[in-house]
Amino acid sequence: MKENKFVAIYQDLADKIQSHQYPVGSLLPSEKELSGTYHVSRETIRKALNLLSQNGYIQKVRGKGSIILDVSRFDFPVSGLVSFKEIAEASGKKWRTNVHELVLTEADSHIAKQLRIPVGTVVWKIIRSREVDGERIILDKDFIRQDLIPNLTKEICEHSLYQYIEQELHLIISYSRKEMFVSQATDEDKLYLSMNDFHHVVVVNNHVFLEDTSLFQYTESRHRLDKFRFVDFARRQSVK
Amino acid sequence: MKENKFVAIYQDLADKIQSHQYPVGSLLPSEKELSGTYHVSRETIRKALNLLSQNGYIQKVRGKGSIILDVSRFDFPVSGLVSFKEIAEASGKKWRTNVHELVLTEADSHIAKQLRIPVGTVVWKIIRSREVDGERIILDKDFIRQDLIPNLTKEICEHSLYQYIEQELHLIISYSRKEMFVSQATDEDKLYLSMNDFHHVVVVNNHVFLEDTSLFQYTESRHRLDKFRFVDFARRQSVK
DNA sequence: TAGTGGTCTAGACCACCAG
DNA sequence: TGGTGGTCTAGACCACTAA
Repeated sequence: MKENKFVAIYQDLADKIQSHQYPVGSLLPSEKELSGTYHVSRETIRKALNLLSQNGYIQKVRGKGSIILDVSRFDFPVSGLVSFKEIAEASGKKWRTNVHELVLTEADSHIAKQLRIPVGTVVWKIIRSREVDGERIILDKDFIRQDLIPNLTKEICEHSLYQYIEQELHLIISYSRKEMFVSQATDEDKLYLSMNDFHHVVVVNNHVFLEDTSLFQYTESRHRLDKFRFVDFARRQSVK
Repeated sequence: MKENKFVAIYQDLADKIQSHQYPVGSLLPSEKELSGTYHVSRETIRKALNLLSQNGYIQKVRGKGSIILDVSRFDFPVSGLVSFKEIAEASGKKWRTNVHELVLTEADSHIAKQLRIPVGTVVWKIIRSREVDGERIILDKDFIRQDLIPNLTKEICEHSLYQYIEQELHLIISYSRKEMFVSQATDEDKLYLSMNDFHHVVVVNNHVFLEDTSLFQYTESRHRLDKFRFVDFARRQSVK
């Protein structure tokens, strides 16, 4: 019972929408009515509804009500800040991570710039390939600040880095910035990936920040062209 | 003075952060202090701060305060629901839209499914190429419900479709869902794009919804590999 | 006109962080 | 311990929608 009221209400309503207790296209009960049902103030209901709206469950229309959206259309929210493990398990496919390299190394000028640390600082360098249904389709090169994450093992990198950081170290991963583009495949790509006949890879560069805004991880993720897929759900900013 | 208080405060604070009146890494005044300065309640300040947080200006830390982030790092927010015109003008490059086709046509099964309308319904079909610095790098195939957008001209498609829809028709574009992947280049791509030696394109399929949740536009956007770039700023979901 | 969501208020209690 | 942000309340007024 430690959970926030508005989160609990959000989850309750989200479940009801997903199980079609509220049909697609119909209206949610009004905020006033919901505040009665859940015995909370209207502002608390509004927080729950904002979560539903942000996550694509409802569309709020002034003067009318909250329309139930077809959430089944938005199958896999690959977008956002989600670990490979979380995506892979949600997809239901067989997956596996191979750790090719896990070393402490001195940051060169490129890595130092990306992690915003002095050149020569000791950082973790991890090279992993991601296997889905028996094919190596992603090559991840991670650089992690050793002062923030002192100890790493092959097991942690194979299993789930984020789970270790959040559940063992109790650090809070807060936000990230991804940049995507297409690049020529390198010899390294051909070494670690099942490249077949492809000459390009999709590169996803990712900066990941902790709650105190420190930049702790920089990842260069190289995806085989034919297996790359990214989904983005966006609301139009009226502001600014 | 019609503007909401919290939006006005958001913009004021965002300006001050961008002009470094609040240095990167320092703390914003406390919510209590700000509510005094702006003569509003604390909840109103909190709405403004939430906007700042969502847009990457600050990071809120409980018990501590709101840390100013380095917003200049997030140069081009190409992510989200933004029209080509808005992106192109923000980049400062010379751009141009060529309208190759603008016709009313009956939806085939593919388009009918994408727009969730019956097969045979009359829809707008628009084929446009986007030129940046003299090269045709994007091919846009738009399908638009004619019952929602009755009149379209070549000029509107060349200039800005979204501006017409929002400012002339007073419809509110609300949210979209993008899906990205890489595909073989077609003959059509080679006809309309300056393809040079590339054999693949990045495809961005986009469903765009109005405020009343009607799906009014489906776009297949085909980007030349070497010119594709996408930036995504994401906060980690603690919820769910 | 009645009902809806959008904004705003003044106050309360809590968990967390730093000195 | 004092200050911070996170949650929650009960009420108010407004703009918008639909009948």
